[in-house]
Amino acid sequence: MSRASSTQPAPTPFVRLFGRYLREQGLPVTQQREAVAEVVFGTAEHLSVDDIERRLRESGERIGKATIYRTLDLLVRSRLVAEHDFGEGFKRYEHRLSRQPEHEHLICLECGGVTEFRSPEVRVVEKRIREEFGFEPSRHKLEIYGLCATCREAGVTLDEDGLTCPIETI
Amino acid sequence: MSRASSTQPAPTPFVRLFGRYLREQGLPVTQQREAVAEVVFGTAEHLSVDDIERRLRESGERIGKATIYRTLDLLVRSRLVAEHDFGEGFKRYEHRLSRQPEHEHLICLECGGVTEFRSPEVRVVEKRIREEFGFEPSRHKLEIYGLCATCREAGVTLDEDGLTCPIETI
DNA sequence: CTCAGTGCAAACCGTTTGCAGAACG
DNA sequence: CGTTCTGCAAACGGTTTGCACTGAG
Repeated sequence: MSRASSTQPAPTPFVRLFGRYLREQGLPVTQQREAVAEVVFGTAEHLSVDDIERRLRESGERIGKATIYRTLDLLVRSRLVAEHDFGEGFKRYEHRLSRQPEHEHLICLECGGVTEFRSPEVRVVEKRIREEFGFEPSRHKLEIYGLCATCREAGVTLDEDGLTCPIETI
Repeated sequence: MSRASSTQPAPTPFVRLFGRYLREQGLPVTQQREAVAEVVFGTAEHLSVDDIERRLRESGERIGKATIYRTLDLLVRSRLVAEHDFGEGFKRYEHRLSRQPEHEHLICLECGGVTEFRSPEVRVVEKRIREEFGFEPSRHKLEIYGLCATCREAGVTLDEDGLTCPIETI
């Protein structure tokens, strides 16, 4: 199947960056890899593999799950895409070419929605960790779980279930 | 097998707290549940299910994995134990009755070692998140991945592999 | 006796892998 | 044309579940 008859005429800029990475590594730039990249770079959402498969199918592409996983592996390795595990039992993928290069995540325990926010404080913490523990930070993860404004306004509350008496109210 | 002939004569204080939780919930306090709790409360380490199974076997207890999983579920629900996923492909469990009630984790990418540290900054971040996004924080996760002092001194370095040119140069 | 817990093994499910055939360079 | 990729299906591995059996009250 030739490029000319494809539904995607030309790779978008971000996809072209991925193509460059592949060439740098001596790897073939295939139609499937571009299609997967196109989907991931085409949204600001945090997509699961099923999400990606669905969107590919919707745009007429029929690409196997194995290929999607293998392409995501390359995208993560290229550092153009970040892999997240929000404890849902599967991973989510987010491209890193947004306006917020480094950000943290708020995850709503009710609706599963993910919001991004910046936290310059982490820098300070990393600096302290380096000095205090001799630990050399490479990457980090700051996730805050709770109730988003929408769910809270809808009257949702989180029911606790632990020991009735506070263990250590610290 | 009666309690009297067991290697663990009487439940330790932490295990007794778990017993109290079970009673509160109207659930039986069984020998297996106490044995699993004993292992988890008996260390400051972050244990995997295999670790727990191994330690139980070493002390003569033969408890099925299913029971361990089911007991850990209860321990987590009681809020006496915290569940962690450091991206190793399995979960780890840590009891929350140490001297550091709330702490974050440093994870060494080389040796897998986990160090705990406190970060009061998170409180500040949560406060800001509440005000700015209307998001009600419930729990959080701050993990810093990198190289621990030991591995760094042993000459280990982390090799990067991304695009050769900095990404932000879009 | 009754009811929940336990242990085994099978099921689950997201992810990985092996391999024959198709594409890339 | 050789090498790598793709797609399918089977394998994998941590976790969960179904079910007959055991044990506590």
